[in-house]
Amino acid sequence: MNAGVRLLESEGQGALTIRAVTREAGVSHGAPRRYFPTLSALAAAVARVGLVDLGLALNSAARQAVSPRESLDAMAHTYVQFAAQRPAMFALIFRHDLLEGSGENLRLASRPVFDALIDAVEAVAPENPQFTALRLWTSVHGIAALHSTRALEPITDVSAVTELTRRAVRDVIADATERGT
Amino acid sequence: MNAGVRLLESEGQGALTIRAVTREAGVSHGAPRRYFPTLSALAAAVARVGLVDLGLALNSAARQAVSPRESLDAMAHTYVQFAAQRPAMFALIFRHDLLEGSGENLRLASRPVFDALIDAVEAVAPENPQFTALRLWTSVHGIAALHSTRALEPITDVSAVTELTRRAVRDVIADATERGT
DNA sequence: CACCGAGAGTAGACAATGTCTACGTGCCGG
DNA sequence: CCGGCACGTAGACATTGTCTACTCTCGGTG
Repeated sequence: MNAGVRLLESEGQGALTIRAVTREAGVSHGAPRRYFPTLSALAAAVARVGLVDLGLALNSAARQAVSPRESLDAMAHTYVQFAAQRPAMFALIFRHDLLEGSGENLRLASRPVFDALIDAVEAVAPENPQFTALRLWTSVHGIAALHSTRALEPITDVSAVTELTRRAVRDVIADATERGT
Repeated sequence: MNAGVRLLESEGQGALTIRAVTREAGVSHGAPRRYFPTLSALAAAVARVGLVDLGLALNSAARQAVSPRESLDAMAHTYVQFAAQRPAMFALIFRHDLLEGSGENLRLASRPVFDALIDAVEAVAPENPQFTALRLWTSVHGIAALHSTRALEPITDVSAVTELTRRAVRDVIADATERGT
């Protein structure tokens, strides 16, 4: 398991193979079979670890902020930073087939993270916090996803990504509060 | 090539293998080697086709709109719809390793699409259109990416995605114009 | 007209991988 | 003591990406 995370982060998404993981862990290639019957299951388990990491990072960032409003900013920047620093893990978490296959587990693991976001949003914009949280998540996720694949590189630089994130949060919150009032 | 696109769309991302494509095309497994020396190269070529398709769809949507403002809305909805209807292709286009490997070609192919967006934005919010276009793209991309992987399903339904898209465009444009004035 | 050379496809080989199956092996409860 | 059982091992097999040697087939040149 830890071997899987290590491999994914050091060698990239394509290096996450059963046999490489078992080699790294020093066991035979059939060992994980009882726990993870298939490669998808193993990948989903690694993705779960990443999801927990992301949740912890978001929580930690939110707690260090002095106001709910700053919590949202901190969470957004942490999300983008996570995607930029661990692109393989970020991509794995949102991989299409994993969400379909053993999606239940991944969805359940992501639920508390999203709930924490809803709570933080509610403290700032009480009107329909779930929808506002969705708007925040999708906006920031777009920045994170495109930045993590370096798709933005030929167009802009890193500092603009920070500004992009800040503005995204500001706008969604601004719109939500002024409509709520 | 066409065989590659067919396979990707019908069987999913994992089915895009050299040998499956050559079987589909009725040639031997070594045939594509001269044009696409590696699997990544073949995948990048398929992704290029998808990128062209996306560009055409966006252009067509923009042209059918009666005003620049409606063009932006139409492009956004088309983008989200493309991701939802062809999730494997959408994911392939933005795949991490492809952008790194033969990224030059993919980046060059995506450039005119983004330039068209900048033009459309400029007609609505002349102030710093590139930054506004970036904000639009990232916001809508987040919705498209999460929706295409069905990550939003347990939280919301399809109609909310449309509303999400509409609001995202409205807000970015509203903010850009009121700041520009 | 004969030839030959380059572009294009074929076929076999090889290592690596996912998955299946049969087989050890040590440990704990009765 | 010993029998089952959780856990790991090892071999096999089909499939895949990639490499290499080889055919084939025209179009231009002597």
